[in-house]
Amino acid sequence: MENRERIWQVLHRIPRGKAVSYGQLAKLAALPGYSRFAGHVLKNLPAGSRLPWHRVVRSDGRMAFPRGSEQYQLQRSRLEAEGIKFVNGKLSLRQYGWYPEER
DNA sequence: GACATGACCGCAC
DNA sequence: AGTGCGGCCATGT
Repeated sequence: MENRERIWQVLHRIPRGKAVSYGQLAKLAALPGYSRFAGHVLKNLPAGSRLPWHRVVRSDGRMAFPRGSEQYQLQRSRLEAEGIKFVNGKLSLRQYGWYPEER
């Protein structure tokens, strides 16, 4: 199967209220080091796909989009709607991170 | 094939 | 705490 499909699969099973970094997403898809590629995949998701792309943020807890942009607002509102709180424009992956193999 | 470009990451300053 | 740099992988020119 193609690498992008592996990304889609993992993305699809990220629970509500949880989030992962691009690097984690790639790693969970058995593609360590493919963080940059993960971003590429999210950028070109099939039109109309129902995948929770908003649950993916950068490793430092900030979002990939510039503050104030449309996408930024959309992603943030969706995350907050799931109970995720932002502090100084960033969320705590330590608190909301999804790590299936741990805990 | 050589560069440039990204929804990135980690670590060094 | 912010910035820079090298490394990373697929795509586009």
